[in-house]
Amino acid sequence: MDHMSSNLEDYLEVIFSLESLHSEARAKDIADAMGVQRASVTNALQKLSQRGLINYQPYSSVTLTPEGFRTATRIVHRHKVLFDFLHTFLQIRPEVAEDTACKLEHHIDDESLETLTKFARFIMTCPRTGKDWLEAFTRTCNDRDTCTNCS
Amino acid sequence: MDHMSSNLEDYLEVIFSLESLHSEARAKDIADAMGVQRASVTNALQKLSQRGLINYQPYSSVTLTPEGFRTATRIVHRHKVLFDFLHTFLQIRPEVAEDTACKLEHHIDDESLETLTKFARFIMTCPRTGKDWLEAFTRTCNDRDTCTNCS
DNA sequence: TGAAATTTGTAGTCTCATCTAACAATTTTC
DNA sequence: GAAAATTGTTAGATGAGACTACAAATTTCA
Repeated sequence: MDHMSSNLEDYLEVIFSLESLHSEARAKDIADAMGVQRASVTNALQKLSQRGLINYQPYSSVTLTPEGFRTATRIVHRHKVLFDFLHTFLQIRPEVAEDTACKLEHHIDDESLETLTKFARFIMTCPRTGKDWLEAFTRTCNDRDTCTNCS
Repeated sequence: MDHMSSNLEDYLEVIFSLESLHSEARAKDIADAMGVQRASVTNALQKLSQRGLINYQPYSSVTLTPEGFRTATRIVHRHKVLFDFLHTFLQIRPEVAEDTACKLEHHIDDESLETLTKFARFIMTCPRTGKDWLEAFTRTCNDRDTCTNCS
């Protein structure tokens, strides 16, 4: 009963985001953001409420509990790390990176996520990798598949 | 009706693997490999058969159709790229990397996967990144969080 | 050969997440 | 402040995917 489905994680993330933007999350907006019917939202809100992650009174807007806030923050963090890696490092178009981060965030383990962060920091920080390594990588991607940066 | 669920992808992958090992996949072995009941396997086999991905006669063992083989190969490739990145680059323990690759493989987009391959090749090939960058990265991960490799 | 053991398939049920349709409550508008 | 529009809820259906329990087919081997 303690495991969060990918689906509920998505709902929580959307609520977090709406609450940040408008300081409240209305069911209609959640439905729009998720691209589902309002009835599905009601269903999800009941489940999140049962788990003590949101404050939910029918006919009033939703807010996160402290516990819900912690959980949401964790998910958003995973999303951000993945998005940054895909977009900034791999230079995937932002819409695609956004979309993929949104899916991967539910499945990557903590150890890999943590290491991904360290990896990014290492590559960006250590002079040994060359300070314009990113540019070099881009050239490699675009021009040909073999490295010609060091000629 | 043309979209493959993560679940069916997993079944196909297991069949591919069993067929490679024993030149046939029996329902029992699929169930064991997937950690599910046989009834679930029967169900999945019927669906895969409907899609023309496997040759399936009740009470005889399963083989991949050419189409099924192509699909399975694609999934296995995704798995391998992700596993290699997690294990060889990020140095995640093999069991964890295996497990995570198995989940991510269903959700990463083609562009990101392709770029991940190029990225790995680039980093490993280009001297500019330093030929023992991996060792340096390991040190950074283990010792401290800031780069001290270039002192 | 034929009974026991093993393997496979079927039926029925459960949970999750979605949908539509009908209804109820709340806001907006005039 | 009542009619209209918006928003939220309930009820019932569907489709995956899993389970248990039972039935059928196939193998094994005495």
